[in-house]
Amino acid sequence: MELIMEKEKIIDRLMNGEAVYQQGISIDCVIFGFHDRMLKVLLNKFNVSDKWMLPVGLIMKDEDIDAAACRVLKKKTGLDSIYLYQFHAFGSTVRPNLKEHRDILLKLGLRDENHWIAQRFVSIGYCAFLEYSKVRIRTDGDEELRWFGIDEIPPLYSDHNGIIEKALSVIRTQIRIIPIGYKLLPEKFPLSELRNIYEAILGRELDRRNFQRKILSTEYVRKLDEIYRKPGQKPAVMFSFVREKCEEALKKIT
Amino acid sequence: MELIMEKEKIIDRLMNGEAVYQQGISIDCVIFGFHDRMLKVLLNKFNVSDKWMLPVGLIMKDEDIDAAACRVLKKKTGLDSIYLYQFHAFGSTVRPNLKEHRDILLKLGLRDENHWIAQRFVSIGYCAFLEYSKVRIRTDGDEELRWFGIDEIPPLYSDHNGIIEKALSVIRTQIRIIPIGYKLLPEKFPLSELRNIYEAILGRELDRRNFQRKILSTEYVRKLDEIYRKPGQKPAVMFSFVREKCEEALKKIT
DNA sequence: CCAAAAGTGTTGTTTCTACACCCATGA
DNA sequence: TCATGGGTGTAGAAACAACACTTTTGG
Repeated sequence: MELIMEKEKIIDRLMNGEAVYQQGISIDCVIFGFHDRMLKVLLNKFNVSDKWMLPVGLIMKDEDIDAAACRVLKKKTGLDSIYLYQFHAFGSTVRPNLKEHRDILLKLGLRDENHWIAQRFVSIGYCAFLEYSKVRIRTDGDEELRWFGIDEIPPLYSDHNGIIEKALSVIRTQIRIIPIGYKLLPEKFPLSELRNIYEAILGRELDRRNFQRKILSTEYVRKLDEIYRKPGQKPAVMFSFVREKCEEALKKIT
Repeated sequence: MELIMEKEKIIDRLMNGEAVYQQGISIDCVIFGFHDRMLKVLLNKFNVSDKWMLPVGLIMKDEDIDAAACRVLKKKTGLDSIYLYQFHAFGSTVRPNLKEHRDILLKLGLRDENHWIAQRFVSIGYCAFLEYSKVRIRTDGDEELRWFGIDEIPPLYSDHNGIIEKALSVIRTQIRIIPIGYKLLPEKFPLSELRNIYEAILGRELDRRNFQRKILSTEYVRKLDEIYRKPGQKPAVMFSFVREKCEEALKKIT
């Protein structure tokens, strides 16, 4: 929950965090990207842990939780996203996997089991959609960030696997309402890419023609004049999202 | 957020709560009932406040948040409900309306602005559906509980009006997926009652015949042999929910 | 010439919506 | 007898699913 900070600052913040951060609550971000025909999730690993985890963050005492989620996102990816969506709060008492958690703290030299950071946390799950190519992966010494295909996610810290599952399940139920894919793709894209995203989220193939008809019947996507070329394939026309319509739709669900 | 307890215990719990309760988080319950053709919400008022509010509760340090929501529900209504659904977390920093909040604490004699209970809270919104007639309204001296029609809700404490709006909006998007009305109606009911619930939630009238066709095409409701009689009307057949199907559906969304 | 993926249209099925007439009851 | 609401069925519109053949390209 709390291993968000660069290690040089970790100890310091842990010691002073009680005054700065809302206690007992964290933000867990499920950050989606799309690359190479695969829907991917950005995961985080600290050297002090042997497990990957979702990028997480704390909430400052005077900070809105949505703003905190934005801040975490920005910190991890360098990007802002208006497509940041709170999907569930997790608060099982077994969830923080306290032993696992405390082991990490021990490695950091924190032996106080009553330390605020060693207590149970409630976490609030956000999902975000980002353009893969714009994310600059940062790999300084003590922390690693890496994209994982949603079918290739290893066992994660605490209940983070379940949190990703829940995010996907919420997105699946919303896929008919909101412009999924907006913010996940570059400005211009061939429709097959968008279809691939839908297929990845729904976990099944979609009919090319029916998909196109349906997407164009919404006002979220429009056809461009440009042509997309890929070796060994017939050139395809490009499409782009209609920003105003998409953002309007996103506002409604926030 | 915190005025959940009977007054005789309030001060005591406020003083000792730091050890018992998860700090900075509360549960807000939007409890729906149906009576007299109206969808209603159960609201709470403490004598120390002049505003109505949602029933709220705190989370104990070793308690799951879902369990905490159950506990609040049970305490306020005497009922358990499996139809208790977490719909959103609220964490704007302006939301607790700190001044309003502190005024109440002042009336209780708490002048310490740094007291844990006087800080910003994040609250987790749950909605519950209960059978109106089974709820025993409790009105001991210091607290009042009353049903309000969803069109007759007064300005509430903090952002509680917005929380109710959000609950309704989430339910509206789910109304096609889950068996709304289950747990809101008695064992046996004429279909018009269920239709009234849908109409109240959606805010528009529904065609009687189309509604019946659609409901019966799900497996959530079945026709009974019994007859419902109401003065001045043609007798109607009764229906009942198919418990297994409903609970199965509810599990999926939890 | 082959593999890969794009372009294009139709048809049957299902689902949704709108709508009208008669009936049983208690006042 | 009247007002209230229940019982019942159909027809047109819209949305959805299934489906095949041809084209362009690079290797």
